[in-house]
Amino acid sequence: MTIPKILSEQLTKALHAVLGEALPEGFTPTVTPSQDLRFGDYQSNAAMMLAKQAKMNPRALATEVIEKFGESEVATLEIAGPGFINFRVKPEYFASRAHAMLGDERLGVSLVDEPKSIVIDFSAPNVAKPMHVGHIRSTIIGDTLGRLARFLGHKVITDNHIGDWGTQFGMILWGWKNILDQAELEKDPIEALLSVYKDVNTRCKEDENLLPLCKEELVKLQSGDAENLEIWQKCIAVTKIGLEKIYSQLDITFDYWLGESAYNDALAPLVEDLVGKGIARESDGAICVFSDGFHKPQNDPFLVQKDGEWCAVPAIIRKADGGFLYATTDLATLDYRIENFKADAIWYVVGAPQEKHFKQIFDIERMRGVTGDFRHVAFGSILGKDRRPFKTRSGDTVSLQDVIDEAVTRATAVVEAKSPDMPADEKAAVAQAVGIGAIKFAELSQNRMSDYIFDWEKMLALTGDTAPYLQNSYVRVRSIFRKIEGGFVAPASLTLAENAEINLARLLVRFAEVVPATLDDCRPNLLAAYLYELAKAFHSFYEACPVLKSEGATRETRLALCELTASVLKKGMGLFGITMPERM
RNA sequence: GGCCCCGUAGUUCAAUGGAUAGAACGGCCCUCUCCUAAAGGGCAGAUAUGGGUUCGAUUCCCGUCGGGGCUGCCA
Repeated sequence: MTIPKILSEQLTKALHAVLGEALPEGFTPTVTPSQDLRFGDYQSNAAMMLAKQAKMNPRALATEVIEKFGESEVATLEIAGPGFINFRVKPEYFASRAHAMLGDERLGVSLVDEPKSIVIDFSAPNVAKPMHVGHIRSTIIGDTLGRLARFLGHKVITDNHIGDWGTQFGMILWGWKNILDQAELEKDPIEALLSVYKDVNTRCKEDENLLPLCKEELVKLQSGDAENLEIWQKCIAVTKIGLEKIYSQLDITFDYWLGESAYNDALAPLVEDLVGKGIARESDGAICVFSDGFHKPQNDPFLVQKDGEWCAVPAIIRKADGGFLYATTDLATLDYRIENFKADAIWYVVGAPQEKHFKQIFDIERMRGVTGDFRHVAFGSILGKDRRPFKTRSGDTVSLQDVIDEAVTRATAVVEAKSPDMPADEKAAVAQAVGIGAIKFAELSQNRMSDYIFDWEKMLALTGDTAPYLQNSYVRVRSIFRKIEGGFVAPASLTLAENAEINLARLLVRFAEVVPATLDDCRPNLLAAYLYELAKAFHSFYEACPVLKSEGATRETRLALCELTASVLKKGMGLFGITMPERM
């Protein structure tokens, strides 16, 4: 049990002793880490919340509560300000909690009480288009959520729902047959496909006769034309090879790659079913789902106000020409995941602009009586310095591969400068860990809902609040352990004396609180901020408290703190998919 | 027009309704005969605006100004 939980339970008893029946049923006082150490380690505002209805002065109530709370092995209590109850955790208690983490692979983090089957839908690039910088967020956040959920004991299914059946294939098929350079295709398939796609795209804008020809190719594909199917499969194959290369550099894997095409046969029956149940109906030739009036108009994803009137904005599930859409595929995918993966939860790591789409999808599931923990884990946009969607000077999007290459190149230069004597293969591995780590950590330390401005210098920075800063604390620990004989041996107990030691122990113990909180809100930046704080505390400790030169119990304690810091940093960064090198 | 998100230091970002709003980069000072200076210590610097709710508001509510997104047959 985490420290805030223990304190909250003890506090509840004290509150009950003071207030008796006046304590509201089910009231659980919140105990949160104090922002400022002058106010202790944890604090509660329960007295201030309860004072009014108990008709008591908050400070008087807090005083009585503290009296009833009595002696605790965990912390000493004091009243402060308008009625805060501050908890100052006893160093011996931090020491015993930290000591308990020493042999514990989970480092104090409990498994969840009720494990769920969670499908995480993320990354999802389109076929025949290389991933660009915009895919960073979904890919990295989604991967992290999967790792977090698994660590906490959930069954996780990661699914890359690639765009392998979209209308872009009309253009690609026409381009393949008419303008594709075969030599180019063999040299760099993805580049070749992309340039074909871009070429046809511009031609379509110039020549209005072209688009119908592309659509014809698409219809042929969708009705099972052998030649087009073969081209389509080749496109998917080469795209996958290119994608796998990036995923492997990022150390990201998927349990499934069920693209849009996998649900092709389910679409027509799904639409029929929805029509049969009266949820969908024909409108202007299309099949649509309209509002069923369940929500207030302001909250209804199927309504929008125009000129003072609430107008219908249906989800179209079949076009007038008989074609199916995004919403149709998503509904079919959801069905499949519930049926085949027994999913209790489906989390979509997709940009914020699609919020309405998911509200509609989830609402249609409600109409069908399908329930589950369906979440749109939304994130903000990546913008350029002009606050417009991020593009290069020539107007192209920046490819993810270029960002990765640049990151590794920069890291290589620093490794070369800092550790010229390191073997070449280790240099390469360190540069990879540092460069990729920098990208991931830059992404994950951001609040996911905020738009952010893409900046090479910031994303690839190697000093400050960055992955290499954390990697460096780990490296410093490892260097210490290389210098002692026989490696680390856990002592019988820890004795915390210096402020730097106590502070480090305080943070180490908090790992158990931070990891579950990070998954609860799907907010990796909480864990990132914690890990940075921990690394910072370690660097301060490292400067203030010599380890190898100390002796006896002091040395044992300091070595244990080093060991725990390394373990927590490695585990925590591992949850981000970031590698910790032994040297750098 | 309506709905959603956003506006915090020179810049880029933090902050479950809590106390003196945290960092990083940049700027200015220190610290390597000491376990990796990819580090540590210090200085200067910010909640767009007007109301409201509250013991307490960057956070919640209403208005104004400014930016972005969405708003029936793309994904």
